[in-house]
Amino acid sequence: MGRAPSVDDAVLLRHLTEIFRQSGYEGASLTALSSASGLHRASLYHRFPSGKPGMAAAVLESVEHAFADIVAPLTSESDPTAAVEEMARRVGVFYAQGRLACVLDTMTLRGAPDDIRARAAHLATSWLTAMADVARRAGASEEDARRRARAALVRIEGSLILARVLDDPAEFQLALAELPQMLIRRPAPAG
Amino acid sequence: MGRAPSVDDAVLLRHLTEIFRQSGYEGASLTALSSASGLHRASLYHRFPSGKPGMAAAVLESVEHAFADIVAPLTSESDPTAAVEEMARRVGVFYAQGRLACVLDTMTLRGAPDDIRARAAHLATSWLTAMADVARRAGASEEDARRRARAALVRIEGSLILARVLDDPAEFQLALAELPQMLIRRPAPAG
DNA sequence: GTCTATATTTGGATAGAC
DNA sequence: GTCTATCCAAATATAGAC
Repeated sequence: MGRAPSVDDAVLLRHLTEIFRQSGYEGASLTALSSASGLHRASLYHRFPSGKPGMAAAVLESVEHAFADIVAPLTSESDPTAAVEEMARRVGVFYAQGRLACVLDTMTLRGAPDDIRARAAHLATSWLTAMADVARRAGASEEDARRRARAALVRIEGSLILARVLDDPAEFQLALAELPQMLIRRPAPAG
Repeated sequence: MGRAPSVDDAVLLRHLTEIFRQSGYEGASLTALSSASGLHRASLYHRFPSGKPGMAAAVLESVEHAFADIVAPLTSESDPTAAVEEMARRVGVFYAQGRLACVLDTMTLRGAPDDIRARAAHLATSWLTAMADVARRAGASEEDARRRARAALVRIEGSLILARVLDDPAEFQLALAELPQMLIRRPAPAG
């Protein structure tokens, strides 16, 4: 067996993800990916023989894994409200409380390869399904559950943009705080 | 006086805007800007001596004008609900019913010049103020009006991302349809 | 004002030494 | 597995003819 990698696969992916999610596919230059990861460009090509498209695909795959963990509480936690609260907490960590952009946003701009766009669409659909499932489990109808899930994703993505544009994560934090009531039917007002 | 421009300033800006909003600042190559506008690269430098940064600045300035028109009904139309409905209609046109991205999103990614980001922040703030004004005029408190305006912008931006990622403008169209009730207090339920 | 031609830099990618 | 060196294409930008 050959020499051990100087940078762990998982760590490398984290660094590459950081660049792709902030700059988009076209904006992520090999130079930026190189300096963020600490590997020279040629070394990146050794780890990803298919080049930048391969790096982007690996990044999206790692983000898929990250999201599997983010939505895991939705099925493992029996109380729907507690489940959504835990998901919201993990979403906050993933987006650095609103300081990092979403790959669904930045990696679907013009210039991104089709397979990247397809992966992004699949990722969004999976997330929507997971959120709709917990809403249905909490008593929402099929149609209402899907509507709530879409509203939640719209709000997360939109609040991330506001956070970036206004350089203020407040709207994103508010979105996270209100995720439970967006997905789970509020109890009927007393009186 | 010299030769007349082969492409009108306003038309030129429209073409440049199309590229920047779809590809972002870094992704908008001179070649793409050239072929979209019908002018060769050197001609673009004649019209914009400061190059790509100047083009991007001019694009954002033209978008500012476009938004001045989009929000105009909020002050010119006396009925708040009708005002928001007309704004929603114009927003739909500007975003081609959800098929075009928002410059607030794409032109604020890493790589964009600081003055572009500053202009984007100013544009977002102006829009928020205009929407909050109409909400307040319809009876909302200062705090509630601002909250509603932010929710409306979050929803527009988020639904545009969903439209792009899922390749389905439905969520954006729904957002537009519900803008009036998001900004204007719903009448108390009868009974 | 627009064009062709060109300079210069950056980006993506490969070869081969260690 | 990582590095230096290099190649080629694309991107930004300029010069000068028309």
